[in-house]
Amino acid sequence: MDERESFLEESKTLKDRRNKLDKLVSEGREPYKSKFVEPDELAHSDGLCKRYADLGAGELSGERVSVAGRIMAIREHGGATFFDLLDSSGRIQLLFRENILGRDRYRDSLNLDVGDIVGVTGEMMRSKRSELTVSVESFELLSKSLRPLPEKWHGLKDKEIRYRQRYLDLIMNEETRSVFKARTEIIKRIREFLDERGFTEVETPILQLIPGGASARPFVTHHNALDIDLYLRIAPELYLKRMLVGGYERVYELSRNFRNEGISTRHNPEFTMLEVYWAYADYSDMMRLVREMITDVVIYAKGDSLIEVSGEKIDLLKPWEEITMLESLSKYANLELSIEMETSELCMIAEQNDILIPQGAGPGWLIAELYEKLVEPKLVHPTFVLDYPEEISPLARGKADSPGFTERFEVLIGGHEIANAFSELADPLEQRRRFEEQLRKRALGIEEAHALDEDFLTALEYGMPPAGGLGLGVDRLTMLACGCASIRDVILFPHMRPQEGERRGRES
RNA sequence: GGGCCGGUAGCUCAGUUGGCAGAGCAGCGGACUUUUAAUCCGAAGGUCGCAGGUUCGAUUCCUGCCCGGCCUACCA
Repeated sequence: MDERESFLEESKTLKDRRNKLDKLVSEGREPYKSKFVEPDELAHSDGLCKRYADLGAGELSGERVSVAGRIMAIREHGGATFFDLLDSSGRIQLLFRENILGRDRYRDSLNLDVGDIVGVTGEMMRSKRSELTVSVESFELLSKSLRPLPEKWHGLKDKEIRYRQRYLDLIMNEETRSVFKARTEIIKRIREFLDERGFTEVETPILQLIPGGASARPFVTHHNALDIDLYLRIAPELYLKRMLVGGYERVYELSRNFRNEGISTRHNPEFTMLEVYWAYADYSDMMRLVREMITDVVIYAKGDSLIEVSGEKIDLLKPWEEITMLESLSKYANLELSIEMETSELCMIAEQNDILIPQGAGPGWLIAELYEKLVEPKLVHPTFVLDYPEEISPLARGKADSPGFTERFEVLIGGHEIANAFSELADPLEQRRRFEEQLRKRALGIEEAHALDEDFLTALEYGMPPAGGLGLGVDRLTMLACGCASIRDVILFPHMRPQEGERRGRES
């Protein structure tokens, strides 16, 4: 049996395509060509639109171009046929005519299908109905498509297919293409923004012996040669701080992080986080930096400073609010709390608000939990929430004038955490005490508590300069900029439960 | 993990108070040399998510399972 036969099933549409393919092969025509013209000689639809903007309806340009792409529509009119061609820059119309191509080649062109990838050469013209068109003089089938594309008018709507077969989503939905274009622009602009300010991009380990820098459960893997378990990083933080010890003053990493936790509209097991460390700066410097960066990046990617979150319009150029966590609880939840309150009293308030209290929860944890539940969703306009409890901030510098709190803030936009930053804790003895506190939580069964990283403490003992650090969720920033409700809309290949058959394919 | 909603032709969707499964588009055959959701004529196309149960008969009712979406909980 021909090996090409084994993978396509019985559907009639698929059989028709297979028959066309077989016919091409039997006639000695290669349905998968190696090359059309020199790639640099290919014109693109957006460039042609600009170049021939002045061409009038019905006019010929007298100039020859070559374009290549996927056939998206075919409109046949006897001796003339229109095709819509999609390339990476957009769409352009092709016109195939029998009197230009000759009878045989014109007949060949009618065997092309929607979905096929073709290269054509011809004269640029504008049709009577004012559509910029390539009047095809020669063409080649470059890749035969064996599967029908989704419907041309309604497109591809099924979210499951859009996520599982993103290539189809990209072919069919201009909106999807523009979201991922924006994502690329955002990441590019983040680099430019930081590079312009003297920051250096580095790459630190993804495989870590001790997964540190955040509170989360890690993925575990195994190194065979060393015969040790390693963890996929949950954050690059502790390595970037080692860079500060090593003498880097401004450093950042665009870090793919992995967290072995739930999947939701705001959580993907792997996600992209920017982390920035700035020596001799503190959290107030980081506030300025992150506000400027978010505003700059969104304007660059989107063209303006206006974003929309669940129907609410937000102008990033308007002043951002600043409020401490305790003040916010007073203002938005009418709760007057303090870190000196008895744990039992705070527990009672938490329980009244349907918060499940784990063993070992102290006042700081309870206050932060109440804040997250009662205040966060209300912070739609960009807001800096300042002064997080030390209990939930084991890597942040304590706040001198308010014991129990740290010099830490988060940026809330549209009710979601976009960034998290603090003045870094540089004191190795205090850091050890904080780690030991985390170990006590671990002993109580809280898996997400930080692990003690002895090598990191050693680095701190050599001396780390005072510094501000920042983490920013790149996926969430993209969601904000593009108005996407789900993180899956901004990740090219979001994680999905495998379908029946996917595993089998992998094992065979 | 819990709740709600969904899975019917390649795609977008109807439908069956339990009795031969429907449309549009795509595809196939035909007509048509400036259309752009082209138009016109013709013939096709289905494991109704999967597995059980009830029934003379299940795509429809019941149970379980799989997959997805939204909300919710944990987390960023």
